[in-house]
Amino acid sequence: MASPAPDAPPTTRRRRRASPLVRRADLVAATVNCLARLGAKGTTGREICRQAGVSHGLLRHYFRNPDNLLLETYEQLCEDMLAQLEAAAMPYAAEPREALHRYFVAVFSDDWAGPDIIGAWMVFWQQARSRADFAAVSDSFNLRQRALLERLVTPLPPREDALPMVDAIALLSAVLDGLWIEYYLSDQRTPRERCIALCDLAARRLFAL
Amino acid sequence: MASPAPDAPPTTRRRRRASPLVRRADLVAATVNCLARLGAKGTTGREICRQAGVSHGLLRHYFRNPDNLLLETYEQLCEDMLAQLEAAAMPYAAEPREALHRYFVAVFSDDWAGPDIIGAWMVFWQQARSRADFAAVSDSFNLRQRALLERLVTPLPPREDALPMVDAIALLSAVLDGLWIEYYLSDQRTPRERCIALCDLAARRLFAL
DNA sequence: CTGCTTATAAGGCAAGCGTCTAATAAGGAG
DNA sequence: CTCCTTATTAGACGCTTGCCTTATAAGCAG
Repeated sequence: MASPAPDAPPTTRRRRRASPLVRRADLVAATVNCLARLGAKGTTGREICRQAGVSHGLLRHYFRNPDNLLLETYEQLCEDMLAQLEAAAMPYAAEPREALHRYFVAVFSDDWAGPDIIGAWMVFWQQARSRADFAAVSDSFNLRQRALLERLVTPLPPREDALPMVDAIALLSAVLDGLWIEYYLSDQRTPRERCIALCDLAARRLFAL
Repeated sequence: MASPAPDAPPTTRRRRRASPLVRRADLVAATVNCLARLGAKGTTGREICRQAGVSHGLLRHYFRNPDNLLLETYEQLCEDMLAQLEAAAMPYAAEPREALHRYFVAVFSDDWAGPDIIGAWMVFWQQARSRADFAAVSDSFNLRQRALLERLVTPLPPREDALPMVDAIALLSAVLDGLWIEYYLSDQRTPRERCIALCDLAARRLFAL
């Protein structure tokens, strides 16, 4: 047969195959994007597929349902974030003050404090309240994050005016979350540099650095 | 005509009128309830009306659309929360430490830290990112909340080891938000009493109380 | 080159949503 | 008591969603 006319309606389009791993990653990425752009309400299975440039049938081929994709996205994001935070801070583990600073910088980097990520995160938080599987991911993330922080400040010599470790970690963790949201709500009101400076300040006060 | 058979399908049900103010309040309350129970995705106009026990047509009679109702709910909630926090803390304004404590207790009371409220709040936060009207409400709330905190600690005598006021307020505000979320995610992991104790601790450290 | 596996697309279906319109009655004004 | 305003209900419409089923072709094994 002659090749079809240039823009004759082809029976199908975009049929290039991709390895399952790549496609799954594509869908996860598209999910994050959708969560950020459209919020929980706008993040439908069909919209995710649209964003990923695949037909809506494909989601079902890789995930049981849209909710399942959401959960996997959450897990993936937690894993990536923890890995990256650790990679940023651990090289300076010998110098707690510097290590914490690197940690803060990483937290407020575009990678993890971009409106995309935090927007997605808030949807996950909501899910965590009513769904056990999401709550489990949240718990695990929280535990590991605190453990990492604790490892960073452990080398500190005990000082009499320092707070009990658990309390200090809990408060620092709260400051991080609080400023994270503040930054999300308006990077004008509290710019990145100020968030990091405030974290440094809090760390100095809490650990008597 | 004879009265209709006991359970003959009445042409209509539940036609008792209510004053517009009451009905609006009903719908706002139902909205909060829905946000908490079903998240952003499940909070549809029809579901809100179902929850409020009115027909789905009524929403349109009082609000231009469901989104508008959501915004009004946000405004209402902000107003109520600020008023209640002020009422809780201001009577003790002469004693900053006690005033702050009362403030913290109020923040973590069932009224404002119940899963209902925080769940709703997170939906509002998400909206604030992409919609100017929600962002304006968020901004105003934030400003007024900080002003209130500042009024509470102003009577403190200046101490050399205290942080600059702006920094201290920003950090305390972050701690509150962070712990609020922490409490939302699991009141098991961080129970109310501990949240309040941590706030007190943070206040002591930040303001050198 | 041939044929099998399976990634991909596309369409159908029931359910739910938001919007709009029309019909009804509640409750105060006269 | 009657009438008029309007709070309230109910139904219709078009659209989108999630799920499922069927058809197609991409790319590897032989």
